[in-house]
Amino acid sequence: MTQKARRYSRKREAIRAVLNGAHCHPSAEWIYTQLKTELPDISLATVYRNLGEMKQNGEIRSVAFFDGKERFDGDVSRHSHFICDCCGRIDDFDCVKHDGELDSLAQESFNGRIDFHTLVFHGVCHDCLLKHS
Amino acid sequence: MTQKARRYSRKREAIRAVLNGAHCHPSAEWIYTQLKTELPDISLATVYRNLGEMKQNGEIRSVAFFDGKERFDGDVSRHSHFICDCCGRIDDFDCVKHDGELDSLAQESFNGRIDFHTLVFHGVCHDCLLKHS
DNA sequence: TTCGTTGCAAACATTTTGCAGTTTC
DNA sequence: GAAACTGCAAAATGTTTGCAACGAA
Repeated sequence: MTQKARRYSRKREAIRAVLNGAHCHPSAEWIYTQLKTELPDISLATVYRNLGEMKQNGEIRSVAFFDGKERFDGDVSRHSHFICDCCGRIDDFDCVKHDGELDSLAQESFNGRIDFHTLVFHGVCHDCLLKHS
Repeated sequence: MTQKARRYSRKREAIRAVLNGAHCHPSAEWIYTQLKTELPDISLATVYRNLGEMKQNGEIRSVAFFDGKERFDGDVSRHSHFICDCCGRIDDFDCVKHDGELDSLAQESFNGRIDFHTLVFHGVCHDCLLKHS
């Protein structure tokens, strides 16, 4: 059960950079497409492998699934999201002050371990409301 | 864009019954397996089709994805969940009193439309903690 | 009789994996 | 040199769809 040593990898850092630079909470394929220009030899498998690993390590987080595609967030700090069930856009969405205490509050009455939580608001974004009215 | 009339369907009601009776927040395949004994001629496609439709109608809700499988909840009333990232069990988990006001609170400062939210706590359940310690 | 519903099998799409070659340390 | 990392292509898996038969109103 010893975890393997971690080595530097240019590809991994590029993936991380794209994810952190994006504010759209992208899918694996979106990241892959972005990287393809600067790193033409990158493979989609590498993106998947690294995202999976980083997620496991808690360095990134899975925000939601839309259209069967997993969407990621490089920002692991405490914040909520809004997802438009119409077009699939995902935005940071902070409206809750007490969000921060939730985990410790939940932990009090629970005999398992709470690691984190996700709070996702669903609805229809302004743009889609205009388009479909 | 007229929506189609809904007819009674024994299969649909059976799916609904299994989902409502289950407290494990099952996947499509789990429901299918349960039904297979009482309705040997049911097809997995039917389960998927009906779940998709019911979800669209807001009669049921998608709680989370685990192992690539979507997990459903027949209880649409306001409540949170805990998911064990180790074994995938999903439980109802209510610890938050102000949960109810969240949507209207979120709506105030937002020019889109908020329909509902999902609050999911992630961690490791008691059983898994014992097994892996 | 109309048209929603279904089973079946085929089609799809995303994600994972085996392997041989490459890179990091 | 050992072991992590990668590209490629193939495989695996969950989900969707076309179609002809079936069932409800």
